[in-house]
Amino acid sequence: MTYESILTALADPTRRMIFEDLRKGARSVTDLASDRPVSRPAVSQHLKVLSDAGLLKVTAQGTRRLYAIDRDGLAPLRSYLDSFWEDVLDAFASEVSKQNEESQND
Amino acid sequence: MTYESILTALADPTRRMIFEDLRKGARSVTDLASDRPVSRPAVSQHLKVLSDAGLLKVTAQGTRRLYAIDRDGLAPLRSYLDSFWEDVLDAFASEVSKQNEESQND
DNA sequence: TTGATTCGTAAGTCATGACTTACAGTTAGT
DNA sequence: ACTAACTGTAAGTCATGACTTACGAATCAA
Repeated sequence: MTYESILTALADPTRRMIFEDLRKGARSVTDLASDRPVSRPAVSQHLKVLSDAGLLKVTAQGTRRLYAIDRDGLAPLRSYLDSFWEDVLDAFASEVSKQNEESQND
Repeated sequence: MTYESILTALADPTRRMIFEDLRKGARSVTDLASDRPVSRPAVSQHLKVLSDAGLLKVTAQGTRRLYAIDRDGLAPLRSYLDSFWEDVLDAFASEVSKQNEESQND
């Protein structure tokens, strides 16, 4: 939900691999674990972190659980980056105006 | 430089606080450490991580070093998010077309 | 019901990294 | 040259979290 949890979720390399595997479409836990050199419970724990961050959506299918990327999951992080961009521009503008005042006092 | 290093850099709470403090403008190491409940060396180490990730630019000023946000630093992470958005859309489109094929076979 | 899959979680191990103190280097002022 | 102020780094401690194995729950087929 928050950009903090998204950053924490995507900071781990293994979690990023899993997340990027889901680019191609929904997959099950065992399926995801078969590719990587980690155990199935490890994948399950990573999926929980990604889900809690709002990055995944789950659909039960018999005994299997299909995990897929939630299209709106990355939105909070994107907004965070955007807000930063604006603040930096503001700081830059105030710096310019300050230098203008200083040059006037010469 | 890479989105991986940016994610790692921004994942730590203390590092995020430091980074967000720099929104208002450039500050020195001692200045940044005076606000937070961490030692000055800790801040210095965090600044190194942020700098290595390309998020900061440094300007020497006497014995002091002024750290400021690099405006282009977040660009790789932004591109990463954008590429993800496109991939998810592609997967969604292929899923739609697959369902169309299945409905045709009914 | 029994067995086979698939999955989540509890418990425990171990490595990573965030923090501290101590030390060394650099610059400005007297 | 000496002192003071500011900083970076080395070394060591400690907590967090990523991983394992073991176990229990849920679903489907026989």
